Amino acid sequence: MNNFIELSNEETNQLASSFEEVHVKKRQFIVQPGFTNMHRAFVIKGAFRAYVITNDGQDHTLQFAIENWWVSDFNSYIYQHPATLFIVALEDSTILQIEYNQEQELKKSNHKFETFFRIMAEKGLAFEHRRILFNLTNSAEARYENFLLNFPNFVNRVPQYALASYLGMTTEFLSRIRNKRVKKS
Amino acid sequence: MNNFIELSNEETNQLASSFEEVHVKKRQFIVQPGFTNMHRAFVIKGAFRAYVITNDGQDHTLQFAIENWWVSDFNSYIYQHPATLFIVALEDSTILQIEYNQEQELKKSNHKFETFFRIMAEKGLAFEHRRILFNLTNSAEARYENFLLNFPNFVNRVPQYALASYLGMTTEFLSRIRNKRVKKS
DNA sequence: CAATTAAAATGAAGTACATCAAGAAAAAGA
DNA sequence: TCTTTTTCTTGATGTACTTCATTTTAATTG
Repeated sequence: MNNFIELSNEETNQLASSFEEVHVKKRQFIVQPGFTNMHRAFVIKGAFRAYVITNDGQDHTLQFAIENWWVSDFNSYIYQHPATLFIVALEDSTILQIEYNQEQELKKSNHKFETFFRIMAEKGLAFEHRRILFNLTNSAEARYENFLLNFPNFVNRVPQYALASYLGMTTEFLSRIRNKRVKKS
Repeated sequence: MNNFIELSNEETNQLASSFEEVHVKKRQFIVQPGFTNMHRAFVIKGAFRAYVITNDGQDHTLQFAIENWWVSDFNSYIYQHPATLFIVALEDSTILQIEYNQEQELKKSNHKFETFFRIMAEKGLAFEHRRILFNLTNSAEARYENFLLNFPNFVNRVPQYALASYLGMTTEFLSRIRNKRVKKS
């Protein structure tokens, strides 16, 4: 957090006491459709996947999160209405979570915290802009190559079918792309 | 702006004086690749399109903006590095624009302004999350139907090829979707 | 309003991907 | 360590969408 704003000791304590450490077992859900997402989570250990299941049973991944990433059903969280996403732990994990109302308090009480969350939202938005453009302009294979390049840490920690659904293709097709690559090299 | 925060007269004046009214002719660019996007623009009249052109000459639309929408190359603006997008006026238009440094000043000087830009970024991020999920989970035809439903005001004001490239399909394919619809009804 | 240019429509052919089905490999649980 | 479940692989087939080429329609400009 000190990358974005500089905090006094007192502020650091205030912040720390707003977050709660929670342990989550593999395959456990921290968000489910129908329930409002009451917390924003920061991953300090482990990995998560945020995804939807459509009416016809298809599974699509919106986001992965490993150490030092935030994860939530952001629409559910900021509007405080029922979630549409599942968020599940891919490994035994530990998160720091802040409750919605506490976050509002923090932001209201101190300009610095407001700034922090503003910057975080802006960076998130810029990131998603890049993602949308990349998805519009590239083939399935190029999207995979790009993911390898930009997120090498994620690749070995997320199941292939989940990565495929994040990249907008089927697990079968991603399998073929991968095997083609292996043979090439 | 008063939807998000409540401003005193003085604050309203401060805000107003930070923005500059600019008239833009149809086909005129307000952002071009290679140049840093120095302003964030709020459309008070007219329409804009933000798009990239890839190496192979293909054109992909990231965003449209009409009255009451903001538009910028957000990555270029917040990081103050060269733009990758073109932003062009689709009609003779009028915008209110704020310069990057002025925006920083506003946010620094007054917690309320910080809050305003934080909320705007959050809503933008939530919007893009919905968009990404929708694009992942729906066919070309469903994406078009959804656009009609959610953005009826845009449909008649943006060229078909631009809408097609926003929705991730070719202009020919969108043409076929539209004509199929017409015949049905 | 005539001439030019840009945008949209339409047909025919091609391709990047999905779907389905079955088996192999890997991971989880007992 | 054996069994069960989950994930990945591979082939065959199908389809949603693209590409290319041409004509029609609409918008822009002199």
